[in-house]
Amino acid sequence: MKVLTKNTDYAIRALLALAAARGRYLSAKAIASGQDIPYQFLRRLLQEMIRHNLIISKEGARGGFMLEKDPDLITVTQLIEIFQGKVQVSECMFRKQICGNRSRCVLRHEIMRIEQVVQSEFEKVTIGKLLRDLEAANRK
Amino acid sequence: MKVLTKNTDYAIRALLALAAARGRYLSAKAIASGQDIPYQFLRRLLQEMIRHNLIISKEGARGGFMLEKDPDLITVTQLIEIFQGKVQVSECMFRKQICGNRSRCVLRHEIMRIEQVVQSEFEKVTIGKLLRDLEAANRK
DNA sequence: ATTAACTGATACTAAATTGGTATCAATTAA
DNA sequence: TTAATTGATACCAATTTAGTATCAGTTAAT
Repeated sequence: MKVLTKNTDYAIRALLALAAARGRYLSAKAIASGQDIPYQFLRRLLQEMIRHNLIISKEGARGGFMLEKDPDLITVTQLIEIFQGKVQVSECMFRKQICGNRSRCVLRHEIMRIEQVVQSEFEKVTIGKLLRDLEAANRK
Repeated sequence: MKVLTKNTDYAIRALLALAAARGRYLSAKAIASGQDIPYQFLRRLLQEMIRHNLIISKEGARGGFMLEKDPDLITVTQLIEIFQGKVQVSECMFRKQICGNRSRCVLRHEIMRIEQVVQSEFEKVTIGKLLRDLEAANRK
C-alpha cells in the first residue's frame, strides 16, 4: 500500500522549492533540476496546480511559477486529493444509501473512521510547516 | 487514493463469513455467493490466506475452508500487508541511509509518523471485532 | 466403482493507474 | 529577431488491479 505516488511526492517538493523562492518566479527547468524531478512530468504537475489555484505562472523568457496560496494553507491532504483522488475506502461509500451487504457496511463504518484519522493527520502537514522544518534542518 | 483494494475488501468479508461459520467448513462457492464475490477471484484469495496460515482447507466433496487463526488476532493491517503490500510511503524509506535530497527526507519524517498512525488504527480492527459489530447490527 | 462437489495450481486477459516522453504553438525579455 | 519559457496535448511503457478459464487431484455419497 503506497501512501504517496510520485505525482504527489514531486508536487510537494516542487511547492517546497517555490515556497523557498519567496515571490521570485522559478522556471520548471530550475525546479526539475533542483529537485531531481523529470522535466516534462513536472510540467504537467505544475499545470494541474495552476488549475487548482495553488500557483500562478508567467509565460515567456524569465517566466516561471510562483506560489499563489499561502504555504501554510496548502496541506498534503489537498495534494493527495488532486493527484491521487479523494481519500476513500470502497465504492460503497459513494452510494449514499446504506448498501445491501451488511458486513461490507460494518467494515465501512470502521474504515470511514480511519479515513478521518488519516485525513486529519495529513492536514496538519502544510507546505509552510515542511519548509520551516527543512530550513531548520539545513541550519544544523 | 483508495485505502482498500478489492483484494483486501473481499478477503475481509470472506474471513467474516468463515468466522461466523464457527468451525464448520464453508465452500468457496458458498462464500462467493453469500458475499457477492467473483468465485474464481475468491479462490485465489483463499489460497493466499492458506499460505499465510489464516485459514485451512479440506479437499473434496463437502470440503471447504475454515478459520485457523483466532479471529481476534487477525487484523486488517495484516490483510493489507498480504494483499496490498506493507504500508509504505516512498522508495526513499527502503534505502536505510539518509537520502541525499533533504526536502524528501523532511517529508519522509512526517509521513513515517502518519504511517504509524494508520497502521495502528488498522491494527485495532480485527475480524473478531468486525464480527461482533456485525452481529450486534443484525440483532437490531 | 462411479460421480458430483470440492480444492490446488496455474495460465491468461482486460482495464485502469502510474510514471514518463515528445511535440508544437504561443508568449515575452533581452 | 531569437532564445527561454509556458500552454496544451498526444503518446507510450510498465505495473497493478480485477477477473476468467482450465485441468488435475481429492473426497463423500450413492
